[in-house]
Amino acid sequence: MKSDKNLRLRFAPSPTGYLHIGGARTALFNWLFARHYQGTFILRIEDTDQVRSTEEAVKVILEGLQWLGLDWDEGPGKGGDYGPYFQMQRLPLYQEYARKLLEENQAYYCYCTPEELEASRIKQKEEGKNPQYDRHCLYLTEKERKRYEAEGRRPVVRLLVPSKKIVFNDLLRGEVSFEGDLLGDFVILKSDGIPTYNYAVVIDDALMKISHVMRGDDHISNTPKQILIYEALGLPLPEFAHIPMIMGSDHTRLSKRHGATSIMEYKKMGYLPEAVVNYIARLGWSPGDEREIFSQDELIKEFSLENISRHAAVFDLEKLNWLNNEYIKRMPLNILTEKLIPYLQEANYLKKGELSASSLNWLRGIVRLLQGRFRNFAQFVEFTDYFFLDEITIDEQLFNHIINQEGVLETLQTLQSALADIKDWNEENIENTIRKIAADLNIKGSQIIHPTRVALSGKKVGPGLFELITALGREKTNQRLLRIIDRLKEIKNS
RNA sequence: GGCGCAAUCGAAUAGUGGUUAAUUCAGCUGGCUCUCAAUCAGCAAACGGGGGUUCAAUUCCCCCUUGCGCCA
Repeated sequence: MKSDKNLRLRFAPSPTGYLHIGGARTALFNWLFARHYQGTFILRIEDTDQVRSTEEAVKVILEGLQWLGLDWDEGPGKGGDYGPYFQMQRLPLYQEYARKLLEENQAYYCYCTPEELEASRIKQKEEGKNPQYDRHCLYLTEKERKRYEAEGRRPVVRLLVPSKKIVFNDLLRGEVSFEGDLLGDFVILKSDGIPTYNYAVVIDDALMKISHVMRGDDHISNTPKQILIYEALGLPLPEFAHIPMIMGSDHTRLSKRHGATSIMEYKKMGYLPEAVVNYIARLGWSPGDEREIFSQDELIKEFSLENISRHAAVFDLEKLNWLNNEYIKRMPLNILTEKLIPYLQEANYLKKGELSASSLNWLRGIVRLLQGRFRNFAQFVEFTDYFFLDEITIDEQLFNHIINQEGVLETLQTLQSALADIKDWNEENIENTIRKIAADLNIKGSQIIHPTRVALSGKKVGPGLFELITALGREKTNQRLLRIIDRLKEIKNS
């Protein structure tokens, strides 16, 4: 693995909501690239949207990154030599560089009101032109400026955009070019002294010595503006790499309509962070061969820009499910059990606090029966409720279809008394007992197994019945059988 | 509307100037089995369209289309 310790990558989210799948993937790619070359991974919070930014969102984003295992070398909670790492704490910096641009006449104050701007825009449209700022304020006299100030107008700062072609090299796409003429003199500093996105990002990336700007390809169109700012400031350009976005199944931008989009929702549903990382890494990137499963170390080792695809990818929950199941299957039983406990506690199936050795042992037995049969922890909780609940409910349809059938009452009665006679409650004895009943009654094993499974678990699918009964225990088995037998008797007599 | 980016099975990706265009997920069929899952064996499934360049294009170039994005 090559090493370049001067490489500095960053992830710069806006704390206006949770960490979503797309952001997480951008963070992951930056992180992988930094780690691959033993560079530095920086986290910067772009909180200049004062209306939408919240403390809570910052917290949630940090949590999301931590959960995924994406640690940062500089940033919130870490410090670093290039801070502060919150944009709102960097306001003087943006203002200082804006002053410099103003002095050099590379930028100018603009006093136009939104109404005036809109009027100009409409006029240009009518003339069949592409509307852009008309430079009304570029050549303001001192007198005019004073008059605007006296009116109480607070100016914005606009960059004086040169008329030229802007070309940059994208590491993934090659040469990309834009006409500077089309940009217009865009605003870099708003009237309240807050920088615009394109301006702040350049100041920060430059001052933080970011070597590679890797971000979603929705930023390609912002890049020429940023390049103009770098050039006006005389700052060196970073490398750019625009990675493809992640779309929903209908090829539109990922949103709530597509299901869970927040990383933390995946935690809540009981996906393993290593599976999520593996999945999103593989979304838009491939190792060049046919491997699908990668540990974080392998990802770091294998990751390279050349193998990132250029077209948008569609998020596919089914494949994540498969991967998560693969990770679950490979996980040692005791670790899997440990991880499941909080989910069972959350559902009130287990008491909070330490488990006794015997109940931990019992729980492990249950996990062993289900390992590989569920795709996320929420599903485990759902699939195993009958082990934890005192009373189960059986769906009406299931009851009628599987239990309320000819001969089942007699079968279950026989089973109930035979099981009650078992001395050693173990799988072998239980299986022998049930097989014998089937033989005695001259029915197929399935004819006794299916109704019994529903009677005991309320479900028609699950682990093998003999194992299920063993784990469920003598008492609950007996109670549930008696209850069903009563119910069937009532139906018979009515 | 202007500008930009993209285009291989339903999804994610391999791949090549001449190939039976591959793998994984999902789907389907069958084996195993008390169900489900797992697993095994099989099946189906793609180079968006049109022009070039070339002996030969899915691959290189151009246009169109479509999708997505940024700005308005």
